[in-house]
Amino acid sequence: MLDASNQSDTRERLLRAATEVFAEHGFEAATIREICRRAGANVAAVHYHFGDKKRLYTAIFDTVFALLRARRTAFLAPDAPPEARLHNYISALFDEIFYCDGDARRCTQLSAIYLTEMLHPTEVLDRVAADHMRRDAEELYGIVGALLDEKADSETVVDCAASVVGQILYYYHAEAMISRLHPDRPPVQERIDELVDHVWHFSLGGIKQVRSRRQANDEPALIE
Amino acid sequence: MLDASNQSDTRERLLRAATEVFAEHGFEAATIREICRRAGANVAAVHYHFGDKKRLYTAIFDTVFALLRARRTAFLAPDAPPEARLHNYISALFDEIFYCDGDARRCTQLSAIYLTEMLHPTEVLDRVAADHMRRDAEELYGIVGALLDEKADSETVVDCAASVVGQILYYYHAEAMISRLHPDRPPVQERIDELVDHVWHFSLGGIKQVRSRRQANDEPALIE
DNA sequence: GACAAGACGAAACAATTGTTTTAAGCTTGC
DNA sequence: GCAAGCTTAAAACAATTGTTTCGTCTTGTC
Repeated sequence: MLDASNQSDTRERLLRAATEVFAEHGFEAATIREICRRAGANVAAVHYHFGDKKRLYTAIFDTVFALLRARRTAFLAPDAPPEARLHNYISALFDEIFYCDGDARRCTQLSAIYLTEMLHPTEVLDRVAADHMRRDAEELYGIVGALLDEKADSETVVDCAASVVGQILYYYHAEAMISRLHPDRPPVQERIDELVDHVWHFSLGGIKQVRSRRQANDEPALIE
Repeated sequence: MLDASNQSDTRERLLRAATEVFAEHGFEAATIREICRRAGANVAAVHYHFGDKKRLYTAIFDTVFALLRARRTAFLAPDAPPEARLHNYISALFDEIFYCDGDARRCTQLSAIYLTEMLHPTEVLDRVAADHMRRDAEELYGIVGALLDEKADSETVVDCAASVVGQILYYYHAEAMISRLHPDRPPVQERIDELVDHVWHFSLGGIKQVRSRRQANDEPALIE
């Protein structure tokens, strides 16, 4: 209203509202009118500030990627014990997806956007993969590779890394089913620390098992 | 055209086309016109045979649930070794989601529908949970409980079961990201057997680790 | 062959969507 | 005070959506 920074006031409100709505409904199901309603802006504001719906969508990633990178808990040094690095990695990923407070909320919403987009990808997902995911993957491959005593790009490493990440993403993608099968249990947000420890122990045991299987080639070791 | 079974010919084609389109786009993004185009029917046919879009959607579950139940690989007997029961369970779930051939295609598409719906649930998901998921969950809890030597409804059992299922669902929910990070690797459908074995070994090791941690209470066992 | 009932197709309906136009408001610099 | 330029608001636009109406066709029965 009064200050010169007003220049981007509605633009900023639009970005925040758009992040919310896109996170809740996905790109196609989200409507410009809903976004503008939450932003307290006119429908024409989207065209004025961003051009069209798709460019508003991509603009979100421009502004929030930097925020997400900055907030991301720094990975532990490569010379730290791989078990500790794994615990740190699992905790960081849980936080990125579920920790929902203050400014971190937009990161959580951004995570929701690309986690949703993974089911119906657009070209934006290519940027997410290249700019954001690849580095995370390399870090995890390094950790798992150290635990397996293997090269970081072997198939075994990639499969074990998938087993780790899959356990975490499950609590996001299957939340609706979990709450229906266990309506009594507290939501994920309230047991993050507990879940981090569980996934950590489970993954360490899994990796250990895979490693011993690789060494003494095939020997289920547990079956009878 | 000629025979009396024509009575439900377009109705059946509509159901098949609708399963396809809903699986690809989700409920909201799917359009009646696209469904009718693939079914070779007029847009009014949906209203005539089902009433409206939502009842067409729910009708899919009526017809395909039976098919899915029938096709589902029978679980092993409760007195079989829990390791073998776990392998069987993992293999059955992978098949349900990824095995895509002949009549099983509709099952795969139905899985795609409710896996997509888990992100934006409607009342249909309540039926999926009650009619389909609960039995699967109980089976897995029994297996994991036997491996852990715990009651089947303990929190530890549920968390370990989540770790098993999460590894499998990951290959569905994160497929778009996997193919971007590893464009060279073959698709999931071509390495199901391999993945079943990996998830099996990884899970056995994870469960073993969690069990030993539960017995000698906290003792990371692998860290330094 | 006439008729009733079920099934289908063409067209239009109302509502919603993304987008655009047009004009008004506001701030800034002179 | 006032024109210039950036920003906003109201209204309409074209396209698409789910839905409905109405007429036509086929089919089976007398």
